[in-house]
Amino acid sequence: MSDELLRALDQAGVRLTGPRREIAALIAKRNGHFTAADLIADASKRRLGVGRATIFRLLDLLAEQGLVERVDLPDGRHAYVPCEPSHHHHLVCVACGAIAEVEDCGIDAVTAEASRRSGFTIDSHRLELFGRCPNCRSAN
Amino acid sequence: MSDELLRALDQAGVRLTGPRREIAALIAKRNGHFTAADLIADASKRRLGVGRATIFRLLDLLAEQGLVERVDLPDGRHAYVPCEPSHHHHLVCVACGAIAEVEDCGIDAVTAEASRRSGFTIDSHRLELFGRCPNCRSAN
DNA sequence: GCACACAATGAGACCCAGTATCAATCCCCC
DNA sequence: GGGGGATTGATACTGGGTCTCATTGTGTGC
Repeated sequence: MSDELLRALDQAGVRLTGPRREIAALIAKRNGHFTAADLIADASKRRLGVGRATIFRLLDLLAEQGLVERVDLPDGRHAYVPCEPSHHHHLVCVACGAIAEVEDCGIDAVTAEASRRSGFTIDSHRLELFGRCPNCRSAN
Repeated sequence: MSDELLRALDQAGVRLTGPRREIAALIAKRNGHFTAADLIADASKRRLGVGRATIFRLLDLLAEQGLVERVDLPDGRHAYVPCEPSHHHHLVCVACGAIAEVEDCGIDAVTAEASRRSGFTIDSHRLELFGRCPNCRSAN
């Protein structure tokens, strides 16, 4: 579960402290996206005694390593999703919060076209897709 | 300059009050993106006496009318860009902040492909492209 | 196995963007 | 010109996130 996260952190030369293990476990226990506030609530509910700052710090670390990514929900809030370090994009289920990853599926052509039309060079992009996952679709 | 914004607001049945005219002028005077904080600073620098709340309220109104759009910069900050009401995406110059709009250029194919692979239905998406505008590219 | 240098921690103060409240004011329609 | 409802600004508040700093814990070299 959380082993994967921990292993990746270890390999990146990050110290594996108690609080970090606990937070990693909380993250692993969630599926789909979560907010920093979710983790903070989880932690306090279980009286883990980890501070807010520690949670934000770990999230930063994980984001740096590409193990977690920040997505901006349609309502403007921020959430994090655990994910593979390779480049990809996220599908977010607006009903239940489930996340799917999609590898590049033709976006390069889009950026190339946009670049051609505008004269900009494009360094990076952000693509987020919002909809309903198969479960929520059939449940409705 | 700001006439366009004001005209559009007027047509939407929004009252054209003094503060709104002034804020519209501030927006028109900027080119490229700006943050709410920028406008607030502008307003206070010129001692316009418009309150923070009024600025946020007008931005909401403009966003509702599609005259302005919120983009999330790569560093996580929020900015607004004045734009046409039709659906489109933004190219943001990370050097000078200039903005270009690109109409749909193949993104539908991407969302369709992502939908096919994941089983999600896709309601909406967000695409932002970051790079350098022609000016900044040659200036470097 | 131990000690040590230094990274990491948690508590709390702090900051900033954005929102809510509410009495006073201003627009627009008649 | 008058009236009613929308708008305004001051201010308090909220919530996410950062900073500080004394204390604690970790991995490394021995």
